[in-house]
Amino acid sequence: MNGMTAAPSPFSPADRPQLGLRERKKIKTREAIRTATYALVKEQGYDATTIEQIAERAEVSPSTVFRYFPTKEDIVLTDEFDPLIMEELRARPADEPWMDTLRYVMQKAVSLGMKEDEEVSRLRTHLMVQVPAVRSRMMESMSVTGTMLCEAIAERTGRDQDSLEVRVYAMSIIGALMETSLYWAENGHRDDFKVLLDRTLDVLEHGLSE
Amino acid sequence: MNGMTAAPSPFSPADRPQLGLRERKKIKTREAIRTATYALVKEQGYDATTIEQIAERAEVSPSTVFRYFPTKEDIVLTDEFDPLIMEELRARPADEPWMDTLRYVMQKAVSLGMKEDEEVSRLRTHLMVQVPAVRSRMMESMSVTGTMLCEAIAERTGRDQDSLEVRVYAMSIIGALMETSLYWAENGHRDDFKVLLDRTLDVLEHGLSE
DNA sequence: CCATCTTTTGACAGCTACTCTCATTTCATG
DNA sequence: CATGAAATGAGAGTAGCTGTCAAAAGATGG
Repeated sequence: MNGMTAAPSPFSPADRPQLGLRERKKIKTREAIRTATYALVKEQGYDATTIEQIAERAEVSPSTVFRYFPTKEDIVLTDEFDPLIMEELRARPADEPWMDTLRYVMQKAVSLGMKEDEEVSRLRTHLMVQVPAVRSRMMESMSVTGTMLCEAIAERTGRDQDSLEVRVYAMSIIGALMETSLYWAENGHRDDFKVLLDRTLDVLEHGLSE
Repeated sequence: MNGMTAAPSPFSPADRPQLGLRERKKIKTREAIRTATYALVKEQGYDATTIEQIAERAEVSPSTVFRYFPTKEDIVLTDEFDPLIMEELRARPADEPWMDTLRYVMQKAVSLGMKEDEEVSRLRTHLMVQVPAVRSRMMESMSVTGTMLCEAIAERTGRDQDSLEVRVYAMSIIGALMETSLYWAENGHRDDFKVLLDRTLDVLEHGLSE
């Protein structure tokens, strides 16, 4: 009816024939819901898009939409980079200066996120700026990333991952990255995100004292 | 019926007889709604407390509740410290080291917030930990504080307040403060918040380098 | 003190995100 | 193909939130 199910993706179900039909269908449904949502949001805006519409276009029932995503914001936002980032962090040599590690891993995470679908990245950050609910949800998920960062930092520095110091340090990084995304989106995605990221890490490293 | 309207507050309407009856009633209603909410939340928890219950106890209609607070979370969270903080920031001598200024102002803001009502501070931070919606809303309001911080930093350093560097720096501070509150609440408010604040500012100043 | 104008309020209807339950369908397995 | 498990859809229900409109309460001028 709408060709949505043929939407290409780096992880299309066809790539994993080892999975049962059930699993493959689930992945397909998930993708259909997300694709439908992106399309509708681009057409009408986030608030004007209802779950019912999404369900209709994705050719599932509204119940199913909620079975796949806990909230409407999650449909737009959910990604699964955290484990990947964690893996990269661990893969870096232990004697590498921490800031270099951070720089490297963040750059890599960004290029990964962009590759998946540049346009989606833009839509996401755009929504972050425009829709308070989405921004909030984004911050939520960032704080999850934060606890993960704590873990990595603790491993590297031998500190307690639950110590105030580690947690504060991690969250200041998260806050900084968050703001960088907002800045990028607010300025119409004109800048090269990687350059912004570099500047951000400079501030984190040396403070504002240029 | 419940003595709510007699709730003491540093800014009770009786203190400002210069205001018309209309204005005084508005302030009273606002306080009644908030007090009713705090009480109900303490009794039943946040989620179990409905707007209808709040309205009933505050002796207003549900419509009125929404006229005073845009969302349920706002009833619990809204405070008006930002302008005060801003004022304090400006009042510090321009040649004082920035970190000293920050330290002083934050300490002052905290003691101000505590004085108003220590128990409310605890309930608030407790809800921040327990209720995702409240935490999100809190982060939202923190980002407002963030743009205010940008202004102050820009004034002090002569930089552009919309520059990436200033915004990133401000948000890293906000993130850090946020996490400090969470830490405090998660650990059952056992620590002295001022001490935590000092440790946080140390991390911001010197990084994690012990 | 009364009449008039304005602000505030309450009642009500309506929308939508989200939850829960249960019967039906769809896939997996021996 | 039969049996069991998982996924789905339908429907009812809750609650946050919006908007409208008429009634009530405070402000104002004569």
